[in-house]
Amino acid sequence: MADPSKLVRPGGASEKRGKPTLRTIADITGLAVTTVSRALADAPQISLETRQRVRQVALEIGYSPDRAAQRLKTGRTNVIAVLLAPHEEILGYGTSVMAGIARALQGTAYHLIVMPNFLDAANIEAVNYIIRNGMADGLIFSRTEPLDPRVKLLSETGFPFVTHGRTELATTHPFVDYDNFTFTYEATRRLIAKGRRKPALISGPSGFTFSGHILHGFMTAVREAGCAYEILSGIDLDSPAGAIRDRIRQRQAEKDPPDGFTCGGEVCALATITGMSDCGLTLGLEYDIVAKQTSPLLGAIQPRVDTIYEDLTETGEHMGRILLRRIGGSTDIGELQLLLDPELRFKPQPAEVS
Amino acid sequence: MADPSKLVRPGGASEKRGKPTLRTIADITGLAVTTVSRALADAPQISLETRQRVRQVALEIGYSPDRAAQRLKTGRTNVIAVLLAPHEEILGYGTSVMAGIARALQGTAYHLIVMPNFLDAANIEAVNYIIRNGMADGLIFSRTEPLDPRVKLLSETGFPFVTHGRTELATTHPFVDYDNFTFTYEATRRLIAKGRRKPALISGPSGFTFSGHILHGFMTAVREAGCAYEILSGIDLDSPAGAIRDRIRQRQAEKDPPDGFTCGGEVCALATITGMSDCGLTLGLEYDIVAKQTSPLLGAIQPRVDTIYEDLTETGEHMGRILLRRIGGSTDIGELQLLLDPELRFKPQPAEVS
DNA sequence: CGCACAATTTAAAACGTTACAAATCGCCAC
DNA sequence: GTGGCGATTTGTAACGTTTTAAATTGTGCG
Repeated sequence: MADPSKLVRPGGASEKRGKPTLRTIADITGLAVTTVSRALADAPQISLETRQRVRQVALEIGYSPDRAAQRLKTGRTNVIAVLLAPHEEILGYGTSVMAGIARALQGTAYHLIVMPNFLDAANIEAVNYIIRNGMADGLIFSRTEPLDPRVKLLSETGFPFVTHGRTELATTHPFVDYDNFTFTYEATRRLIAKGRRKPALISGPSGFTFSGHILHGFMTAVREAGCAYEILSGIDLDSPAGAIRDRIRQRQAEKDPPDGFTCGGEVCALATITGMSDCGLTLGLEYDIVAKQTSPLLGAIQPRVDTIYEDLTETGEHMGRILLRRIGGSTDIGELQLLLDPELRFKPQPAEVS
Repeated sequence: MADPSKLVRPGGASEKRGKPTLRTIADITGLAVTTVSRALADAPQISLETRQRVRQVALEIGYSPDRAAQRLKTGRTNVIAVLLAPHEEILGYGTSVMAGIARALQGTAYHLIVMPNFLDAANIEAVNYIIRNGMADGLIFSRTEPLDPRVKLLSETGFPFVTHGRTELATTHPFVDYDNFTFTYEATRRLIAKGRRKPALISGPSGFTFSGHILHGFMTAVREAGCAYEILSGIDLDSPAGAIRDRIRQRQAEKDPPDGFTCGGEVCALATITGMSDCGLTLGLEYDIVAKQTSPLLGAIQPRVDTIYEDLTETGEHMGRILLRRIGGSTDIGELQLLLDPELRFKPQPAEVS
């Protein structure tokens, strides 16, 4: 039994103010703060009965641990940081992925903080800052380069992270990636299967790993088929819609233009359609497009665009889960890497026009 | 001068490990921890010389204060929370706004945490949780209702917040809003000026304040002109693109269909064009659209859509700044509320087809 | 009866910071 | 010289938690 005289301590049960702390529970149950702490942690050395009683009281008074105090003591921040690149402002990439990450973090003690990248340069500075200042327990970012310096830095430091995208570094690291090789390979094969004789690729922005995959898939398909092909110069998937539209129009005015387009994004597909339309050409008649679909957007337009799906929210959820595993100490690379298959499906369509 | 014997303290200058703390600086300068703390806070009671020296040393060793310790001591979290609604996953609304908020927070001690709203119901639960657990110093959310319970709760509590959108509550509160009345008013007037005889409105989702403004602006314009009009039933701006497209098509098959559309969003405009196109009707010939533009998306399509601009990143930046002011103690409602004028401009166009 | 041992509980220290009150110093007036 | 004042600096305590080590019980056994 606790010495009754100890029940009256400064700042003890007498003060009703403020949110409940371990001490509040200690005062109520007559236990020591330490005991309460360990009881809530389900430490086996605390008797089952005590654990249950403490848990009960905690629930009743609506206790929740002070994050700052926990963080100060343990050094763990319970924070996951996401690096947001400028390109992600468009078309909901960022929000979809974040919603997925947040879903994975749901029910855990982790919060999601967003670090937008204002620097035009690689966001290696931001990464460095996060590591040095211990601002998070884990990091998520996208658009990896084959020899990504962020990945290098994080790997050397041993800081837990997951990338959206692969690298070509010797050291393996956790990632989630979409199989962009298969995407462009299948997309281009579909164009050829539709009878198109000269598929064109709007390539990925240079420097990123996925751009290589996109190119490789395209080249594999056209070489297998032995058909003519073209990689559209002067534009890429990051180009503004207007620029893509102009380039498409311009190319059609020259000789031997392509009659099929592999588009890695929705805005790109839309711009292509518009550019072709400027030239009086109709999708499905004079040319075809196979595009990647990451939002319901293309469902809105006519004529129907043939698409291959990528679920960005699911991607985010996988990244979140993998990061939690990594933070939890897992080094089993098998459960820390994930290559997602393109979902080969036609977009959901509204009722057909009869 | 410090007593030399005190220079050797447990955990003092002897340990080179870990990130620098106030104590590290204290050991180097020979000052007390307290002095260093206040020097960095630029307290006037500390001599200018000391302040400069401390600042210099802090810079050299790369000191940055421990957020957890500051938070524990002061009770301030240095965190701004953003409530992310499910609808914001599409078309970059969320990311644009967040990028703006982050820009406003740039250079301050504040971090941005994202709280996605998984509950289908109003996110009053999330708000309550944030207040009760002191998880942030301020809150930002969108899609206010006229009698928004979140606003009520936050106002009663005195918790700093800014909304994207107004309410009709008696108590004033900080907000940033886009003038949707003027948007639909001007948009609809433009339709009429183009010679359209029966403008139609795709209304906002019911229950939100901005939906009322949209309706009001539309009604004012058509009443002033004394023309026929229609509010399309069965769909709203949150409807999936396919549903809007179907509804448009269906409506055109009935008698006395509208020949102008006021569209509060880009996907909505796209779906409308597609639905009309299904019926063999061409934008600019048989009908017109005036749409709200929040991304470069509509720049990609043909024919040109007449748009009125809303800058969501700017909105976010204003919200961030206002929230900082509010947290700073400002109660001057004049600098805490902002109604943004619609920018009446045609979208930037690529080179014309000659 | 006393001692060892396991099972539980406890006190004290520490994480890095800031707030409060108190101490030190130089210097001038009396 | 002593007292006092302004200008600086300092020690101590505290925020709420976890960790380490130690104390307190109860129990069985020689």
